[in-house]
Amino acid sequence: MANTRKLDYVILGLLSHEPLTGYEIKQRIDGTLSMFWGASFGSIYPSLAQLEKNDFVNSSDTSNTGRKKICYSITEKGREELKKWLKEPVEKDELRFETLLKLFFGSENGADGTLEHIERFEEKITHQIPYLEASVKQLESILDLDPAHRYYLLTAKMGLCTYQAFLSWCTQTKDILKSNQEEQL
Amino acid sequence: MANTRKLDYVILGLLSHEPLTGYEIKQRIDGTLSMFWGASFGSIYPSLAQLEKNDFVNSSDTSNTGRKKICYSITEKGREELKKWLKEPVEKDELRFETLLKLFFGSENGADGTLEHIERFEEKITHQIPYLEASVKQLESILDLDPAHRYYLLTAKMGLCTYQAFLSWCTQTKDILKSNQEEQL
DNA sequence: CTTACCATGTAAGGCGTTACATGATTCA
DNA sequence: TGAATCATGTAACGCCTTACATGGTAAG
Repeated sequence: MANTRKLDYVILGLLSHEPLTGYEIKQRIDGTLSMFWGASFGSIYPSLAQLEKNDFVNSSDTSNTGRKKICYSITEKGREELKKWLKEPVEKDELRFETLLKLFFGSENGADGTLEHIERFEEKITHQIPYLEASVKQLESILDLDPAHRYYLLTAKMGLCTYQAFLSWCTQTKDILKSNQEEQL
Repeated sequence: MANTRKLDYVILGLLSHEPLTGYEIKQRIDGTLSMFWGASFGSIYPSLAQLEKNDFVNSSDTSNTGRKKICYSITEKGREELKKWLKEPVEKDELRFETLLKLFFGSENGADGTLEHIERFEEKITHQIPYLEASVKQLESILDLDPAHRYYLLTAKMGLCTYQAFLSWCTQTKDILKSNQEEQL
């Protein structure tokens, strides 16, 4: 099949847990997966159509009273495809941080401007941490309800661990940049 | 200008420090920036052509004896464009970790398969750390040679800090997965 | 003499976003 | 009644990678 499009597997993965509509898939991606994956409606619906054509998912129209609603479920064939992919080695882990780009070229922007970027970054991270902590706690409390919860928990912990490292780096970096500023005075 | 293509700024940033050929730009990206940015020749050369058309860079043919070689320098206009962009707020910091995807859907793959992914991830990180450490040390030793070095150092430290956090998460996660395996026996 | 590296460039095609188009329902 | 949310889908367009095409140079 040589499928290089990861979104197909993201959707298959989400459907392996429960049937969902395209709209709900978007919500899951924006909620739980947002830390390490993203997708827009403009790619989700076409992917879903492709997946159905390949019999990896099937759809049932659950529209009620005029409101269009299509719920997708994973098929046996789809589950096999997902498992096959999960066994394959990871191809790419990518980190694209514009903040780091602006930091790297910081000498063209000065300590002040760079400091601002760090502070905005810190703010974003600080804002996310409570959600991750809540997620970890919640998952720990329902660990045995579903085997999947253990894996969700490991992922959430990775997020927390990473964000905490970012935060301590921010603190360090801010101090260094501030002392650089003072030298300049 | 509404330039959404970040690669243009990456190139401008690199050229703000020293004149480079397209080939050397690729080397810089693959070397120093690889942790948080990537680009292929197929995007670098067209970007360079565009940049020159906009008078953000100019080229000088430094071919010697038949070997084609074009060296690009940033113009004043290009430097202004770079500075303008550096002052703008960051639009997106993106992390796309297939490893986390495969971990998240781990219940479809089992503890064994998931453990393998973590181990491969750990290996990659472990392999990178000495390079980052060397980079940090080297930059610390030549800190005053160029104002840019201070910013390069901050970036390298971010890499180190992040990778160390990943590593400690790997250790934790492996233990949890292994104890999950034993429960299953 | 052949492999690896230096060096530039183009073409095809995939992936994905934004914007648009449409319409129902819920809540204040 | 108007805003927010639910819900699906398409079209235009941009970005990027891979593969291809071409040829020089250095080292073993």
